[in-house]
Amino acid sequence: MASMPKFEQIAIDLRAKIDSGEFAPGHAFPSDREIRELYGVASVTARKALAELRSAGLIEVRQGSSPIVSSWRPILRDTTTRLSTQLWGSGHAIWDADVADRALSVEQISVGETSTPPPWVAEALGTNEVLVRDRLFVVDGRPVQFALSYLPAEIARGTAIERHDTGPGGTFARLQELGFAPELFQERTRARKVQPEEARRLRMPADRTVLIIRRRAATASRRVVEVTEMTLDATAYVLQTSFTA
Amino acid sequence: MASMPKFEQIAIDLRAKIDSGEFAPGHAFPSDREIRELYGVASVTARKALAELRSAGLIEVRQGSSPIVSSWRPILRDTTTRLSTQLWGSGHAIWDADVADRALSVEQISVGETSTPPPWVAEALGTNEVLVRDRLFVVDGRPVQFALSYLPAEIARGTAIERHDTGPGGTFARLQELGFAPELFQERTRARKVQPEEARRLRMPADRTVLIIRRRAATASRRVVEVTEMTLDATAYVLQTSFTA
DNA sequence: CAGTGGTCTAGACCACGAT
DNA sequence: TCGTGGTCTAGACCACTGT
Repeated sequence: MASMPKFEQIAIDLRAKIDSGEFAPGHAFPSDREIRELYGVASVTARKALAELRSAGLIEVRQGSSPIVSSWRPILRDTTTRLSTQLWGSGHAIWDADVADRALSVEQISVGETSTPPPWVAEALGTNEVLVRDRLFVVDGRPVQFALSYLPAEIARGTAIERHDTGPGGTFARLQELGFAPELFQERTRARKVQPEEARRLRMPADRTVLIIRRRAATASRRVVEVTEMTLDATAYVLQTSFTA
Repeated sequence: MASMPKFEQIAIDLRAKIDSGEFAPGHAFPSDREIRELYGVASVTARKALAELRSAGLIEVRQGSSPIVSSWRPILRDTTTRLSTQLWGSGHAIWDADVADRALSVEQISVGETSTPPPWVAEALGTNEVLVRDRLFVVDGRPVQFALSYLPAEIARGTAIERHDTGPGGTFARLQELGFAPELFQERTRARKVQPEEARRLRMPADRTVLIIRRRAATASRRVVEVTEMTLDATAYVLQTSFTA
Protein backbone atom coordinates (compact mmCIF):
# COMPACT_ATOMS: atom_id res chain seq x y z
CA MET A 1 0.00 0.00 0.00
CA ALA A 2 1.96 2.96 -1.33
CA SER A 3 -0.62 5.41 -0.01
CA MET A 4 0.05 4.54 3.61
CA PRO A 5 1.81 7.20 5.70
CA LYS A 6 5.44 6.54 6.53
CA PHE A 7 4.91 6.55 10.28
CA GLU A 8 2.22 3.90 9.87
CA GLN A 9 4.43 1.79 7.62
CA ILE A 10 7.25 1.97 10.15
CA ALA A 11 4.93 1.12 13.03
CA ILE A 12 3.59 -1.91 11.16
CA ASP A 13 7.10 -3.03 10.30
CA LEU A 14 8.32 -2.73 13.87
CA ARG A 15 5.20 -4.42 15.17
CA ALA A 16 5.86 -7.36 12.85
CA LYS A 17 9.37 -7.61 14.23
CA ILE A 18 7.97 -7.84 17.73
CA ASP A 19 5.47 -10.50 16.71
CA SER A 20 8.15 -12.51 14.92
CA GLY A 21 10.36 -12.46 17.99
CA GLU A 22 13.13 -10.36 16.41
CA PHE A 23 12.58 -8.01 19.34
CA ALA A 24 11.86 -10.19 22.35
CA PRO A 25 9.73 -9.24 25.40
CA GLY A 26 11.81 -7.63 28.13
CA HIS A 27 14.63 -6.69 25.75
CA ALA A 28 15.69 -3.44 24.16
CA PHE A 29 13.94 -1.77 21.26
CA PRO A 30 15.30 0.80 18.75
CA SER A 31 15.41 4.39 19.98
CA ASP A 32 14.04 7.25 17.90
CA ARG A 33 17.52 8.08 16.62
CA GLU A 34 18.03 4.50 15.49
CA ILE A 35 14.64 4.52 13.78
CA ARG A 36 15.55 7.80 12.05
CA GLU A 37 18.66 6.19 10.66
CA LEU A 38 17.09 2.81 9.88
CA TYR A 39 14.23 4.23 7.86
CA GLY A 40 15.71 7.56 6.77
CA VAL A 41 12.96 9.76 8.19
CA ALA A 42 12.79 12.90 10.27
CA SER A 43 12.57 12.96 14.04
CA VAL A 44 8.85 13.68 14.20
CA THR A 45 8.01 10.79 11.90
CA ALA A 46 10.10 8.31 13.87
CA ARG A 47 8.52 9.51 17.11
CA LYS A 48 5.04 9.11 15.73
CA ALA A 49 5.75 5.49 14.87
CA LEU A 50 7.18 4.91 18.35
CA ALA A 51 4.14 6.58 19.89
CA GLU A 52 1.89 4.10 18.08
CA LEU A 53 3.60 1.12 19.65
CA ARG A 54 3.80 2.75 23.07
CA SER A 55 0.14 3.68 22.92
CA ALA A 56 -0.76 0.09 22.02
CA GLY A 57 1.16 -1.17 25.03
CA LEU A 58 3.71 -3.08 22.95
CA ILE A 59 6.71 -1.19 24.28
CA GLU A 60 7.56 0.59 27.51
CA VAL A 61 9.29 3.92 27.17
CA ARG A 62 11.41 5.81 29.70
CA GLN A 63 13.41 8.96 29.21
CA GLY A 64 17.13 8.36 29.32
CA SER A 65 17.20 4.81 28.01
CA SER A 66 15.97 2.87 25.02
CA PRO A 67 12.44 1.44 24.92
CA ILE A 68 11.79 -2.09 26.14
CA VAL A 69 9.45 -4.62 24.55
CA SER A 70 6.57 -5.22 26.93
CA SER A 71 6.03 -8.64 28.44
CA TRP A 72 2.61 -7.86 29.88
CA ARG A 73 -0.20 -10.40 29.80
CA PRO A 74 -3.64 -8.77 30.06
CA ILE A 75 -5.80 -9.31 33.11
CA LEU A 76 -9.06 -11.14 32.50
CA ARG A 77 -11.76 -9.35 34.45
CA ASP A 78 -15.00 -11.32 34.59
CA THR A 79 -17.90 -9.08 35.50
CA THR A 80 -20.24 -11.83 36.57
CA THR A 81 -18.24 -14.30 38.60
CA ARG A 82 -16.24 -11.68 40.43
CA LEU A 83 -19.43 -10.37 41.98
CA SER A 84 -21.19 -13.67 42.54
CA THR A 85 -22.50 -14.45 46.01
CA GLN A 86 -20.30 -17.50 46.17
CA LEU A 87 -17.20 -15.34 46.03
CA TRP A 88 -17.85 -12.42 48.28
CA GLY A 89 -20.17 -14.44 50.51
CA SER A 90 -17.47 -16.94 51.38
CA GLY A 91 -14.70 -14.70 52.54
CA HIS A 92 -12.99 -13.70 49.29
CA ALA A 93 -12.59 -10.12 48.18
CA ILE A 94 -14.23 -9.53 44.83
CA TRP A 95 -10.90 -8.88 43.18
CA ASP A 96 -9.70 -12.44 43.73
CA ALA A 97 -11.41 -13.84 40.67
CA ASP A 98 -9.49 -11.53 38.39
CA VAL A 99 -5.91 -12.20 39.20
CA ALA A 100 -5.78 -15.50 41.02
CA ASP A 101 -2.30 -16.13 39.58
CA ARG A 102 -0.96 -12.58 39.64
CA ALA A 103 0.97 -10.65 42.25
CA LEU A 104 -1.54 -8.07 43.42
CA SER A 105 -1.36 -5.18 45.79
CA VAL A 106 -3.75 -2.43 46.76
CA GLU A 107 -2.09 0.90 47.38
CA GLN A 108 -2.95 4.49 48.10
CA ILE A 109 -6.10 3.64 50.01
CA SER A 110 -7.94 6.67 51.27
CA VAL A 111 -11.31 6.84 52.96
CA GLY A 112 -13.29 9.93 53.76
CA GLU A 113 -16.63 11.66 53.70
CA THR A 114 -17.84 14.35 51.35
CA SER A 115 -21.00 16.33 50.87
CA THR A 116 -20.17 17.29 47.29
CA PRO A 117 -20.00 14.03 45.33
CA PRO A 118 -20.24 13.99 41.51
CA PRO A 119 -23.83 14.59 40.37
CA TRP A 120 -24.29 11.09 38.99
CA VAL A 121 -23.27 9.67 42.39
CA ALA A 122 -25.67 11.87 44.32
CA GLU A 123 -28.44 10.96 41.93
CA ALA A 124 -27.77 7.23 42.14
CA LEU A 125 -27.48 7.14 45.93
CA GLY A 126 -30.21 9.71 46.57
CA THR A 127 -28.04 11.71 48.98
CA ASN A 128 -25.14 14.15 49.08
CA GLU A 129 -23.72 12.73 52.30
CA VAL A 130 -21.46 9.94 51.10
CA LEU A 131 -18.45 7.91 52.16
CA VAL A 132 -15.69 7.73 49.56
CA ARG A 133 -13.22 4.91 49.26
CA ASP A 134 -10.33 5.53 46.88
CA ARG A 135 -7.69 2.97 46.04
CA LEU A 136 -5.08 2.07 43.43
CA PHE A 137 -4.58 -1.48 42.20
CA VAL A 138 -1.12 -2.67 41.21
CA VAL A 139 -0.41 -5.96 39.45
CA ASP A 140 3.12 -7.24 38.94
CA GLY A 141 4.40 -3.82 39.91
CA ARG A 142 2.26 -2.04 37.34
CA PRO A 143 -0.63 0.26 38.33
CA VAL A 144 -3.58 -1.00 36.31
CA GLN A 145 -6.64 0.61 37.85
CA PHE A 146 -7.92 3.02 40.41
CA ALA A 147 -11.41 2.98 41.80
CA LEU A 148 -13.62 5.44 43.65
CA SER A 149 -16.45 3.87 45.61
CA TYR A 150 -19.30 5.85 47.14
CA LEU A 151 -21.71 4.67 49.84
CA PRO A 152 -24.43 6.52 51.76
CA ALA A 153 -22.81 7.89 54.91
CA GLU A 154 -25.99 6.95 56.73
CA ILE A 155 -25.16 3.30 56.16
CA ALA A 156 -21.38 3.20 56.22
CA ARG A 157 -20.51 5.63 59.03
CA GLY A 158 -18.94 3.96 62.02
CA THR A 159 -18.59 0.58 60.35
CA ALA A 160 -15.61 -1.40 59.06
CA ILE A 161 -16.27 0.13 55.64
CA GLU A 162 -14.55 3.25 56.95
CA ARG A 163 -11.37 1.31 57.62
CA HIS A 164 -8.59 0.76 55.10
CA ASP A 165 -8.99 -2.97 55.57
CA THR A 166 -12.68 -3.73 55.46
CA GLY A 167 -12.08 -7.34 56.41
CA PRO A 168 -12.88 -10.70 54.77
CA GLY A 169 -15.23 -10.36 51.82
CA GLY A 170 -14.70 -6.62 51.63
CA THR A 171 -17.27 -3.88 51.48
CA PHE A 172 -20.04 -6.07 50.09
CA ALA A 173 -19.75 -8.59 52.92
CA ARG A 174 -20.01 -5.73 55.45
CA LEU A 175 -23.08 -4.37 53.67
CA GLN A 176 -24.64 -7.81 53.87
CA GLU A 177 -24.01 -7.97 57.63
CA LEU A 178 -25.62 -4.55 57.96
CA GLY A 179 -28.75 -5.80 56.22
CA PHE A 180 -28.02 -4.17 52.86
CA ALA A 181 -26.83 -7.15 50.85
CA PRO A 182 -26.17 -6.02 47.25
CA GLU A 183 -28.04 -8.25 44.83
CA LEU A 184 -28.70 -6.19 41.71
CA PHE A 185 -25.82 -4.80 39.68
CA GLN A 186 -25.47 -2.63 36.65
CA GLU A 187 -22.25 -1.63 34.94
CA ARG A 188 -21.73 0.95 32.23
CA THR A 189 -18.44 1.01 30.37
CA ARG A 190 -16.94 3.46 27.92
CA ALA A 191 -13.50 4.09 26.48
CA ARG A 192 -11.77 7.45 26.13
CA LYS A 193 -8.29 8.93 26.06
CA VAL A 194 -6.65 9.08 29.46
CA GLN A 195 -6.56 12.49 31.12
CA PRO A 196 -3.23 13.89 32.32
CA GLU A 197 -3.88 13.42 36.05
CA GLU A 198 -5.14 9.87 35.49
CA ALA A 199 -2.04 9.08 33.44
CA ARG A 200 0.16 10.34 36.24
CA ARG A 201 -1.55 8.20 38.84
CA LEU A 202 -1.48 5.07 36.69
CA ARG A 203 2.09 5.83 35.52
CA MET A 204 0.99 5.32 31.92
CA PRO A 205 1.72 7.24 28.69
CA ALA A 206 -0.46 10.29 28.14
CA ASP A 207 -1.78 9.16 24.76
CA ARG A 208 -3.25 5.88 25.92
CA THR A 209 -6.89 4.83 26.41
CA VAL A 210 -8.70 4.10 29.65
CA LEU A 211 -11.86 2.15 30.26
CA ILE A 212 -14.29 3.87 32.61
CA ILE A 213 -16.63 1.47 34.38
CA ARG A 214 -19.44 2.82 36.51
CA ARG A 215 -21.18 0.24 38.66
CA ARG A 216 -24.35 0.55 40.68
CA ALA A 217 -25.12 -2.03 43.37
CA ALA A 218 -28.60 -2.29 44.83
CA THR A 219 -30.38 -4.42 47.38
CA ALA A 220 -33.24 -6.75 46.46
CA SER A 221 -35.60 -3.91 47.37
CA ARG A 222 -33.81 -1.76 44.79
CA ARG A 223 -32.08 0.59 47.19
CA VAL A 224 -28.76 1.63 45.68
CA VAL A 225 -26.16 1.08 48.41
CA GLU A 226 -22.91 1.51 46.51
CA VAL A 227 -21.64 3.05 43.29
CA THR A 228 -18.11 2.76 41.98
CA GLU A 229 -16.19 4.40 39.17
CA MET A 230 -13.24 2.34 37.99
CA THR A 231 -10.53 3.74 35.71
CA LEU A 232 -8.59 1.00 33.91
CA ASP A 233 -5.53 1.14 31.68
CA ALA A 234 -7.18 -0.32 28.58
CA THR A 235 -4.01 -2.13 27.51
CA ALA A 236 -3.95 -4.06 30.79
CA TYR A 237 -7.37 -5.65 30.62
CA VAL A 238 -9.76 -7.93 28.82
CA LEU A 239 -13.32 -7.61 30.09
CA GLN A 240 -15.44 -10.74 30.23
CA THR A 241 -19.07 -11.24 30.99
CA SER A 242 -21.07 -14.46 30.95
CA PHE A 243 -24.83 -14.80 31.02
CA THR A 244 -27.73 -16.96 29.99
CA ALA A 245 -30.64 -16.21 27.70
CA MET B 1 -0.27 24.21 35.21
CA ALA B 2 2.71 25.75 33.48
CA SER B 3 4.27 22.34 32.83
CA MET B 4 1.47 21.20 30.55
CA PRO B 5 2.30 20.96 26.83
CA LYS B 6 0.88 23.67 24.61
CA PHE B 7 -1.14 21.29 22.45
CA GLU B 8 -2.78 19.91 25.61
CA GLN B 9 -3.51 23.40 26.93
CA ILE B 10 -5.10 24.36 23.62
CA ALA B 11 -7.13 21.15 23.47
CA ILE B 12 -8.44 21.73 27.00
CA ASP B 13 -9.28 25.33 26.19
CA LEU B 14 -11.15 24.42 23.01
CA ARG B 15 -12.92 21.58 24.79
CA ALA B 16 -14.12 24.01 27.44
CA LYS B 17 -15.49 26.26 24.72
CA ILE B 18 -17.45 23.33 23.33
CA ASP B 19 -18.79 22.42 26.76
CA SER B 20 -19.77 26.01 27.47
CA GLY B 21 -21.66 26.22 24.21
CA GLU B 22 -19.40 28.83 22.61
CA PHE B 23 -19.02 26.32 19.79
CA ALA B 24 -22.41 24.67 19.36
CA PRO B 25 -23.05 21.12 18.08
CA GLY B 26 -23.46 21.03 14.31
CA HIS B 27 -21.71 24.35 13.79
CA ALA B 28 -18.26 25.31 12.56
CA PHE B 29 -15.07 24.97 14.58
CA PRO B 30 -11.74 26.80 14.14
CA SER B 31 -9.48 25.44 11.42
CA ASP B 32 -5.83 24.71 12.05
CA ARG B 33 -4.84 28.05 10.51
CA GLU B 34 -7.21 29.89 12.83
CA ILE B 35 -5.86 27.98 15.81
CA ARG B 36 -2.30 28.85 14.73
CA GLU B 37 -3.22 32.52 14.75
CA LEU B 38 -5.39 32.40 17.88
CA TYR B 39 -2.76 30.76 20.06
CA GLY B 40 0.42 31.76 18.21
CA VAL B 41 1.74 28.24 17.67
CA ALA B 42 3.18 26.30 14.78
CA SER B 43 1.16 24.14 12.44
CA VAL B 44 2.09 20.82 14.02
CA THR B 45 1.10 22.01 17.50
CA ALA B 46 -2.28 23.28 16.33
CA ARG B 47 -2.90 20.03 14.49
CA LYS B 48 -2.06 17.97 17.52
CA ALA B 49 -4.65 19.87 19.56
CA LEU B 50 -7.21 19.38 16.81
CA ALA B 51 -6.34 15.68 16.64
CA GLU B 52 -7.12 15.35 20.35
CA LEU B 53 -10.64 16.62 19.92
CA ARG B 54 -11.21 14.64 16.74
CA SER B 55 -9.95 11.48 18.41
CA ALA B 56 -12.29 12.05 21.34
CA GLY B 57 -15.22 12.37 18.97
CA LEU B 58 -15.93 15.99 19.88
CA ILE B 59 -15.46 17.34 16.35
CA GLU B 60 -15.88 15.92 12.86
CA VAL B 61 -13.16 16.73 10.38
CA ARG B 62 -13.18 16.64 6.58
CA GLN B 63 -10.53 17.78 4.17
CA GLY B 64 -11.49 20.95 2.35
CA SER B 65 -13.73 22.50 4.97
CA SER B 66 -13.59 23.55 8.59
CA PRO B 67 -14.29 21.08 11.39
CA ILE B 68 -17.79 20.74 12.77
CA VAL B 69 -18.73 20.26 16.42
CA SER B 70 -20.21 16.79 16.78
CA SER B 71 -23.82 16.35 17.84
CA TRP B 72 -23.56 12.61 18.41
CA ARG B 73 -25.28 10.94 21.35
CA PRO B 74 -23.70 7.59 22.27
CA ILE B 75 -25.58 4.37 21.75
CA LEU B 76 -26.39 2.43 24.90
CA ARG B 77 -25.69 -1.21 24.21
CA ASP B 78 -27.05 -3.51 26.92
CA THR B 79 -25.35 -6.88 26.79
CA THR B 80 -27.95 -8.71 28.80
CA THR B 81 -31.36 -7.53 27.66
CA ARG B 82 -30.44 -7.45 23.99
CA LEU B 83 -29.88 -11.17 24.04
CA SER B 84 -32.73 -12.10 26.35
CA THR B 85 -35.15 -14.78 25.21
CA GLN B 86 -37.99 -12.33 25.41
CA LEU B 87 -36.48 -10.24 22.68
CA TRP B 88 -35.19 -12.61 20.08
CA GLY B 89 -37.85 -15.17 20.93
CA SER B 90 -40.68 -12.80 20.15
CA GLY B 91 -39.75 -11.68 16.66
CA HIS B 92 -37.33 -8.83 17.34
CA ALA B 93 -33.78 -8.77 16.03
CA ILE B 94 -31.28 -8.51 18.85
CA TRP B 95 -30.19 -5.08 17.72
CA ASP B 96 -33.56 -3.54 18.51
CA ALA B 97 -32.84 -3.07 22.19
CA ASP B 98 -29.88 -0.84 21.44
CA VAL B 99 -31.31 1.83 19.25
CA ALA B 100 -35.06 1.79 19.70
CA ASP B 101 -35.17 5.52 19.05
CA ARG B 102 -32.43 5.79 16.42
CA ALA B 103 -32.48 5.58 12.65
CA LEU B 104 -30.72 2.27 11.99
CA SER B 105 -29.68 0.52 8.84
CA VAL B 106 -27.68 -2.60 8.15
CA GLU B 107 -25.46 -2.33 5.11
CA GLN B 108 -22.81 -4.25 3.26
CA ILE B 109 -24.21 -7.63 4.20
CA SER B 110 -22.22 -10.51 2.83
CA VAL B 111 -22.61 -14.20 3.54
CA GLY B 112 -20.29 -16.98 2.52
CA GLU B 113 -18.45 -20.10 3.55
CA THR B 114 -14.81 -20.52 4.37
CA SER B 115 -12.55 -23.35 5.43
CA THR B 116 -9.88 -21.03 6.81
CA PRO B 117 -11.50 -19.12 9.66
CA PRO B 118 -9.39 -17.36 12.30
CA PRO B 119 -7.87 -19.85 14.76
CA TRP B 120 -9.96 -18.70 17.70
CA VAL B 121 -13.12 -19.28 15.63
CA ALA B 122 -12.11 -22.77 14.57
CA GLU B 123 -11.24 -23.60 18.15
CA ALA B 124 -14.51 -22.28 19.54
CA LEU B 125 -16.72 -23.98 16.95
CA GLY B 126 -14.64 -27.16 16.74
CA THR B 127 -14.55 -27.08 12.94
CA ASN B 128 -12.92 -25.31 10.01
CA GLU B 129 -16.03 -25.45 7.83
CA VAL B 130 -17.92 -22.33 8.78
CA LEU B 131 -20.50 -19.93 7.46
CA VAL B 132 -19.52 -16.26 7.74
CA ARG B 133 -21.97 -13.41 7.99
CA ASP B 134 -20.45 -9.94 7.64
CA ARG B 135 -22.37 -6.74 8.04
CA LEU B 136 -21.98 -3.04 8.75
CA PHE B 137 -24.29 -1.15 11.10
CA VAL B 138 -25.11 2.49 10.43
CA VAL B 139 -26.92 4.76 12.89
CA ASP B 140 -28.08 8.23 11.92
CA GLY B 141 -25.95 7.99 8.81
CA ARG B 142 -22.82 7.11 10.77
CA PRO B 143 -21.14 3.68 10.56
CA VAL B 144 -20.75 2.61 14.15
CA GLN B 145 -19.93 -1.10 14.03
CA PHE B 146 -19.23 -4.04 11.81
CA ALA B 147 -19.64 -7.63 12.87
CA LEU B 148 -18.38 -10.97 11.61
CA SER B 149 -20.46 -13.95 12.72
CA TYR B 150 -19.35 -17.55 12.29
CA LEU B 151 -21.54 -20.65 12.46
CA PRO B 152 -20.79 -24.31 11.77
CA ALA B 153 -21.56 -24.94 8.09
CA GLU B 154 -23.00 -28.26 9.17
CA ILE B 155 -25.80 -26.43 10.96
CA ALA B 156 -26.32 -23.32 8.86
CA ARG B 157 -25.94 -24.59 5.30
CA GLY B 158 -29.16 -24.51 3.30
CA THR B 159 -31.06 -22.53 5.96
CA ALA B 160 -32.32 -18.94 6.12
CA ILE B 161 -29.09 -18.09 7.95
CA GLU B 162 -27.41 -18.08 4.54
CA ARG B 163 -29.73 -15.34 3.33
CA HIS B 164 -29.11 -11.63 3.72
CA ASP B 165 -32.41 -11.31 5.54
CA THR B 166 -32.56 -14.11 8.06
CA GLY B 167 -36.16 -13.26 8.94
CA PRO B 168 -37.92 -12.27 12.18
CA GLY B 169 -35.75 -12.78 15.24
CA GLY B 170 -32.61 -13.12 13.16
CA THR B 171 -29.99 -15.83 13.30
CA PHE B 172 -30.72 -16.89 16.86
CA ALA B 173 -34.40 -17.50 16.12
CA ARG B 174 -33.40 -19.69 13.15
CA LEU B 175 -30.97 -21.63 15.35
CA GLN B 176 -33.74 -22.19 17.84
CA GLU B 177 -36.00 -23.58 15.12
CA LEU B 178 -33.20 -25.89 14.04
CA GLY B 179 -32.94 -27.29 17.55
CA PHE B 180 -29.82 -25.34 18.53
CA ALA B 181 -31.30 -22.62 20.69
CA PRO B 182 -28.45 -20.48 22.12
CA GLU B 183 -28.73 -20.25 25.88
CA LEU B 184 -25.25 -19.66 27.25
CA PHE B 185 -23.29 -16.59 26.26
CA GLN B 186 -19.84 -15.23 26.94
CA GLU B 187 -18.43 -11.94 25.75
CA ARG B 188 -14.85 -10.71 25.92
CA THR B 189 -14.14 -7.05 25.26
CA ARG B 190 -10.94 -5.16 24.77
CA ALA B 191 -10.01 -1.71 23.47
CA ARG B 192 -7.24 -0.88 21.03
CA LYS B 193 -6.37 1.68 18.38
CA VAL B 194 -8.32 1.24 15.16
CA GLN B 195 -6.44 -0.35 12.28
CA PRO B 196 -6.30 1.44 8.90
CA GLU B 197 -8.69 -0.91 7.08
CA GLU B 198 -11.15 -0.82 9.97
CA ALA B 199 -11.03 2.97 10.00
CA ARG B 200 -11.77 3.05 6.28
CA ARG B 201 -14.79 0.81 6.65
CA LEU B 202 -16.19 2.72 9.61
CA ARG B 203 -15.30 6.05 8.01
CA MET B 204 -13.63 7.13 11.23
CA PRO B 205 -10.35 8.95 11.95
CA ALA B 206 -7.27 6.75 11.94
CA ASP B 207 -6.19 7.66 15.47
CA ARG B 208 -9.38 6.61 17.24
CA THR B 209 -10.10 3.62 19.46
CA VAL B 210 -12.29 0.63 18.73
CA LEU B 211 -13.89 -1.84 21.09
CA ILE B 212 -13.49 -5.45 20.02
CA ILE B 213 -16.19 -7.75 21.40
CA ARG B 214 -15.94 -11.49 20.86
CA ARG B 215 -19.07 -13.41 21.76
CA ARG B 216 -19.59 -17.15 22.04
CA ALA B 217 -23.13 -18.55 22.02
CA ALA B 218 -23.77 -22.13 23.14
CA THR B 219 -26.76 -24.40 23.56
CA ALA B 220 -27.83 -25.74 26.94
CA SER B 221 -25.72 -28.82 26.20
CA ARG B 222 -22.74 -26.51 25.80
CA ARG B 223 -22.31 -26.88 22.06
CA VAL B 224 -20.98 -23.59 20.66
CA VAL B 225 -23.22 -22.73 17.71
CA GLU B 226 -22.17 -19.19 16.93
CA VAL B 227 -19.28 -16.83 17.54
CA THR B 228 -19.17 -13.17 16.59
CA GLU B 229 -16.49 -10.54 16.51
CA MET B 230 -17.85 -7.02 16.70
CA THR B 231 -15.73 -3.92 15.97
CA LEU B 232 -17.21 -0.76 17.48
CA ASP B 233 -16.21 2.87 17.17
CA ALA B 234 -15.52 3.46 20.85
CA THR B 235 -16.76 7.05 20.72
CA ALA B 236 -20.18 5.86 19.53
CA TYR B 237 -21.02 3.50 22.37
CA VAL B 238 -21.62 3.00 26.04
CA LEU B 239 -21.68 -0.67 27.03
CA GLN B 240 -24.09 -1.74 29.72
CA THR B 241 -24.52 -5.03 31.50
CA SER B 242 -26.93 -5.89 34.29
CA PHE B 243 -26.83 -8.94 36.50
CA THR B 244 -27.72 -10.29 39.91
CA ALA B 245 -25.50 -11.72 42.61
C1' DC C 1 -8.87 28.80 -7.25
C1' DA C 2 -8.51 29.33 -2.33
C1' DG C 3 -8.91 27.14 2.02
C1' DT C 4 -8.44 22.98 4.49
C1' DG C 5 -6.59 18.75 6.51
C1' DG C 6 -2.66 15.07 6.39
C1' DT C 7 1.90 14.41 6.23
C1' DC C 8 6.78 15.39 6.32
C1' DT C 9 11.51 17.72 6.84
C1' DA C 10 15.53 19.55 9.41
C1' DG C 11 16.54 21.51 12.67
C1' DA C 12 16.05 23.17 18.06
C1' DC C 13 15.50 23.23 23.36
C1' DC C 14 14.43 20.95 27.60
C1' DA C 15 14.04 17.23 31.30
C1' DC C 16 15.43 13.00 32.57
C1' DG C 17 18.23 8.70 33.34
C1' DA C 18 22.35 5.97 32.96
C1' DT C 19 27.34 6.21 33.18
C1' DT D 1 28.40 14.01 30.22
C1' DC D 2 25.75 11.84 26.80
C1' DG D 3 21.86 9.58 24.87
C1' DT D 4 17.09 9.47 25.34
C1' DG D 5 12.26 10.88 24.96
C1' DG D 6 8.86 15.09 24.76
C1' DT D 7 7.91 19.11 22.67
C1' DC D 8 8.10 22.83 19.37
C1' DT D 9 9.19 25.91 15.18
C1' DA D 10 8.80 27.44 10.34
C1' DG D 11 8.43 26.10 6.66
C1' DA D 12 6.85 22.56 2.56
C1' DC D 13 4.00 19.38 -0.60
C1' DC D 14 -0.12 16.87 -1.67
C1' DA D 15 -5.19 15.65 -1.79
C1' DC D 16 -9.52 17.11 -1.17
C1' DT D 17 -13.67 20.37 -0.85
C1' DG D 18 -16.44 24.27 -1.83
C1' DT D 19 -16.96 28.44 -4.59
